[in-house]
Amino acid sequence: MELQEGKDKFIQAWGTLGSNWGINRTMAQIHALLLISPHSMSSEQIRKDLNISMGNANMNVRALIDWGLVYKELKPGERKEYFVAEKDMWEVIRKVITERKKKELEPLVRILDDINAVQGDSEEVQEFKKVITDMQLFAHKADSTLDNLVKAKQNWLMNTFMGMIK
Amino acid sequence: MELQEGKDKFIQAWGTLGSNWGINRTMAQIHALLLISPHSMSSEQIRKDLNISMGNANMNVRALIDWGLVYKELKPGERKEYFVAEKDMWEVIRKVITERKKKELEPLVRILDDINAVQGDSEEVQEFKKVITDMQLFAHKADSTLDNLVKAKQNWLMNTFMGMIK
DNA sequence: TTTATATTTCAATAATAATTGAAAGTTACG
DNA sequence: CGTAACTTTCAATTATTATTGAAATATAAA
Repeated sequence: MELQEGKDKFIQAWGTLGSNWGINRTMAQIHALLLISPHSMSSEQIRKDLNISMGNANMNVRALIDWGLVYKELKPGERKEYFVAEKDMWEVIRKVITERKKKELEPLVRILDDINAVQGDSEEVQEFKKVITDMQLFAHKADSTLDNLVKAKQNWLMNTFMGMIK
Repeated sequence: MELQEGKDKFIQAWGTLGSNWGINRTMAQIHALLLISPHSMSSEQIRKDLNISMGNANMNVRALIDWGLVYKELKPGERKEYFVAEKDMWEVIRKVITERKKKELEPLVRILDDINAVQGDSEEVQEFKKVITDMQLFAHKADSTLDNLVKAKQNWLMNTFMGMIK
């Protein structure tokens, strides 16, 4: 397989995966492009490679920077900004977990804690509270587990996974 | 808090969460509605509660059945079909993992294995292969870990999480 | 059969999300 | 300053995805 074909397939695949994860296709594709680039890239280069508008490139690069997946690089004597991806895969995963946790798990935990205040002892209330309580149990566990993952060192994560798969 | 308010908040929250996960809002809301219902419900009841069309209710109930999150219940002497949600939260999680793994992780693993066949030893090829290899390492690990989770008994999953959070 | 009830399908429509393009905003240097 | 190089913003447009509604299909009982 030719390098270019491989790159294209990868960018395409990462884009599709991203959109299944609530990350828009372009954002994921820019990330993929930078991940496999041996050098930092300017937004002009990104724009040309992915055939997207300047505005689109800019907004999605900013989003990647917000997620901590991409860094800005300033070359001495150059006006243009260059961008590099975080290449450490464990770091990438940590950052994705951090963002998704913040956007999804934490609001869920808040809502569950909130609605568990429903009063009453009818069959309906009991069924409701049972589901909410079970879900809280899982959500809180997932929350603290992910917190630990995020705080942990690479090896700890590695070992955890190794342990899990025995 | 009144039961109805709690139910509404829960259905709303689950719908939002679902849509962040590539599950459409209605599908998640039907799931939420059935989860907290002490009795099975007909599609007519679902339709009315969520204020959606018959077609929409039908398609999303079918999708939930395909995911294994909802079961059909036939009441003797009744034409209508009734639906119940899988209430065991660990089972729910297992089924969601199974579906998402099938739709996302497995295609990624296939593509990574495929594009790792890129030939050459230029700097660009090396960088490319390094990223792909790292990602393969993680993807394969995640794949087998999730396989084990899915095969495992409740307690094992429970204990794994307990172990992880120490 | 026929009829009434229930379910499924799917093209048309509506809602949502992403992208463009052009204008406004910054910044570094002559 | 003023201007050229670059970046950001955002309303308008386009693309994508979900939902409706009506017709087609199925099914059980009369």
